Amino acid sequence: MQSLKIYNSLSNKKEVFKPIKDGFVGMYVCGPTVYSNVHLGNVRTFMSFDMIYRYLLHLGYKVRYVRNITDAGHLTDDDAEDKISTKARLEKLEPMEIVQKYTIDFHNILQKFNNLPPSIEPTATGHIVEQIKAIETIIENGLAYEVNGSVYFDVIKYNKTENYGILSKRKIEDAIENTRALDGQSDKKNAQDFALWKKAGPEHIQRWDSPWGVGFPGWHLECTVMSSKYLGEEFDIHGGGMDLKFPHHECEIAQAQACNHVAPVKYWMHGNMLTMNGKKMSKSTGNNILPKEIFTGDNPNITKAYSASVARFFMMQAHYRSVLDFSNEAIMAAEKGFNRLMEALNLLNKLETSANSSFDVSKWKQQCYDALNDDFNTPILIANLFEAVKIINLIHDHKETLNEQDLDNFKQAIHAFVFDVIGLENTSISNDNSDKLNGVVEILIALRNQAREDKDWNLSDKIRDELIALGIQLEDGKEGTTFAIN
RNA sequence: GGCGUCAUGGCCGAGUGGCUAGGCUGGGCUCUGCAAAAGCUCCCACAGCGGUUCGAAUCCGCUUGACGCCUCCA
Repeated sequence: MQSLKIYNSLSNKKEVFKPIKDGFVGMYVCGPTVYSNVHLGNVRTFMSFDMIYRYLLHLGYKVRYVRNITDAGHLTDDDAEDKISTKARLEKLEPMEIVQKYTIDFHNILQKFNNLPPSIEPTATGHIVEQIKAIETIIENGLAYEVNGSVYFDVIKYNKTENYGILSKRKIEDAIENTRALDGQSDKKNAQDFALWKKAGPEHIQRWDSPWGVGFPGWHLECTVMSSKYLGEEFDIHGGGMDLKFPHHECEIAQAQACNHVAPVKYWMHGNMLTMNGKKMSKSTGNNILPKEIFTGDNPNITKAYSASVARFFMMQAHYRSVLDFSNEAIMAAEKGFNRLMEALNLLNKLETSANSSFDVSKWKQQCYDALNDDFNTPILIANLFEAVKIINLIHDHKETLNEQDLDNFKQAIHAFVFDVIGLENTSISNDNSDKLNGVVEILIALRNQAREDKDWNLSDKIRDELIALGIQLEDGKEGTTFAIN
């Protein structure tokens, strides 16, 4: 088996990946809060972890991939209404209608981007009982306190024996010194404390009974509870966006330690942000682009529509831990590269074999694995794929050769990397189109070829130009004319 | 203000103490009736200033700039 290295946010180092249980991987990724449509930035994170999931599967691991849906509203600030309630009021819907609507949107969009579904997709509201139980345990362990029907985690006390800041590399002392002057309405003992349970005011729509009265759970708790329920108190990989590192993931560690007295996660992984105009995409600031706008081209930041696969390819050209800036120019360049890759893949199926091989497939293949094994370096993998594109074209021109066994190996590897691991879909070219359309175009090609033989350039150019206007590109090659549909 | 990350050729975007990333664009060539498409090929960059080193874009320091987190956020 290949030796995989993963960058662990806990140590800030690349570490050799060794699962807790041989051959099995438990992976938890923080899912979305479903109060609005997912934007492209959200999609990037889930796509990154989809690639990671796919590669682990490709390596032969049995992976349990858990990704939650946050369907309980959380506070925007200390005494305001939560986001799901706000949205419910605005759209005149039940909170659970909001949740349902945007959960479906989330699933649809991720499916369009060819993301595999997780093994388990638990919801926060489906685990209220477990959350209450966890709070009771934390109180029993002396690390939480109740005030006025709300329960808070005692960060200062926790930090005396444990390290609050172990993940984000913050020092709690700094945090205390730099606390902004708050309004003073909070029930918390310290500003650093965070809510495990929050009392629900009369206007609060989502509410549950608890030992502390009617309320709702704190945001960080659901992930602690659901990850340990489905993956155990200690599991291999926990992922999420960089912006969740603090406070969310830091709090998860603290809660898990307070409940189970163990560090919950062996490898913490954080995907970086997708920016637009140099700034983070964000639901709250409005600096974002929706997937459906990518598909239709209906957004001021782009000049045309792009397919989901092109967007996926665009993102896979950057490393998941790097900031990636979205622009029309960048995705347009990606589209051209993507099309070239797909053209070569189509050509791959038509290659002829030779007695000998002039190209070392095994070496090339290992280079691809080396890239992925180095913390899932998809940009390097893609660079290698373009090396393969070149080889494919040269074989087609009889300037390189592969024997039958090597060609099989080559095909298999390319398909595995392109489709299984990176998760692209071949949306291009004529094989997808109906026989009838193919037949019609073949007739036109034959007519044009006759016109060309007759040197009737007016007619032959007219056929060519009118087809291109429809998005059908005729390609004159040595072995006759073929066509591609854009 | 605190903590952290990053600064690469026209654009996007990898990487390494000494040997070509890759994509897009642009130049050249092949193919073509002309084109287009496609293919081949060329274009050697690493913010600034110091330092370590035989050698640094890659390590260290400072400066400048950008971004992220510190408040819901993927």
